[in-house]
Amino acid sequence: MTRSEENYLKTIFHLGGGDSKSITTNAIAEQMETKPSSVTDMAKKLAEKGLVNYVKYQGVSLTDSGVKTALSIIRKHRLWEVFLVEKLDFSWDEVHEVAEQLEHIKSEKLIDKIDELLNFPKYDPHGDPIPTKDGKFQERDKKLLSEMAINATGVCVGVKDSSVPFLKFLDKNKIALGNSIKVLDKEDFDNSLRIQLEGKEMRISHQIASNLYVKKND
Amino acid sequence: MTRSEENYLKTIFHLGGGDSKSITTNAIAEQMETKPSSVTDMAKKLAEKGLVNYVKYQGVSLTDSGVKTALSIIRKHRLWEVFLVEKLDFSWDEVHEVAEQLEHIKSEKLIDKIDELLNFPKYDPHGDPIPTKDGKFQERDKKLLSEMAINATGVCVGVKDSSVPFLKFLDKNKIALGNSIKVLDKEDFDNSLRIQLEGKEMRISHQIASNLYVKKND
DNA sequence: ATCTATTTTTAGTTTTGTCTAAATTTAATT
DNA sequence: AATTAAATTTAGACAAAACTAAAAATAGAT
Repeated sequence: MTRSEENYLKTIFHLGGGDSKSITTNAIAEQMETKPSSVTDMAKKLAEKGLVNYVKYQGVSLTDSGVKTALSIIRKHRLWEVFLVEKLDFSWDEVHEVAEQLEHIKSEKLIDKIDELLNFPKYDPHGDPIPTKDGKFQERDKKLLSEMAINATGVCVGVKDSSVPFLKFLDKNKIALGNSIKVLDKEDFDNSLRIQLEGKEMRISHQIASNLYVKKND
Repeated sequence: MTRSEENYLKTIFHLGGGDSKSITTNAIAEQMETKPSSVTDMAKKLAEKGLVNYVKYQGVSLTDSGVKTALSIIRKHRLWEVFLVEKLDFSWDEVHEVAEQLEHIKSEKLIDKIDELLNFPKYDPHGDPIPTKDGKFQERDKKLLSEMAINATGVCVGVKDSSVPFLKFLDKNKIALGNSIKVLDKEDFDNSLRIQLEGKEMRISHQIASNLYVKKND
């Protein structure tokens, strides 16, 4: 399994190709900043190896084996992210790039020991779930803040956009995972929200609210 | 700097090419389990980049820039080895292979943080010195056990052969770095030694003694 | 149902790092 | 000094992963 093959599988999974949904070569190319013709080549190679289903002009989806491989890479990526934040004091906007490299290290023992050192975390620094060793992947029950009703309360548990600028924005405004949130009011005009964050009242734009995940209180 | 280039520089350094000594393409090829013709190709490329001095038919040596790069890779390799042993309970015979991968991760911040986490260790698990961030590389004053005089005492500080079988042999015989050693007697016939290791008397073969480094007591 | 516009694939190149086989240079021996 | 053996380089080829440009297939619109 080459690094490039691993990156393709990961990308196809992230685009939804794990649910036997067909992903177009164009979509993959765009996501990976490469050309569709390169994707076609790789699709053939991965199909040859039994990792994807590929039908000409129809796109690709992951086989069971492909899903398993993709999940193991995602598991490594997210565990390394936790490691960088928890053990080495990286900030959550710095971890992605380094984890992109670390995820390709080949040693089952290494990643299992890292998992143990971190006390088997369930979520990465951006709130994304970490697949278990045996490939179980459990999405949390969460909602975009922008979709919550007035007066509903919850806890901030993740980000949809995990780009550096967005993460830095959240830091600057002291919005962090684990914070309690209550929706006070919604502005029809620009869809901005008035919220209470850890008791403090503040106003946030629709763009922010539609990129923050909240776990609703029951 | 590609992974392959890094591996060449590291190998040339280990073969002594850091002291403006010329290393033959054959020696490099043998060490790296590749072919001399491949080494020639890479020698040209590295010379092009100013990392080695290469004269046709004469071999290669590292430039200052090449030494600096080699040391930074060796630094990473050895720090990762310490990390694996100290933080993840790897045994000293398991670390090399994984460190060969980790040494190529590109992030200055990552390795500096690992260094800090480990409290700036000076030696790796096999007793080899860890270059500092600014490229200082200090060999310890050490001697092969086989070269010590009768009645001399010291501390076991390193191994010359760091192959898995030798390291496992040492484990099995409870010989570890940090152990105190006194040479009791030398057998002329087979060059075996009687030694006192941490107070316990034992006999070891010449082959073992000529692969164990000792720091003599003053 | 036909015609475009778009998407996707094919064919042919490129780069990196490797290899084999042949040619060349150096070193060793007489 | 000539000859041979060994080491080294050159030339040509290959595989992986990418690209460009051209060809083919699909989908959308009338």
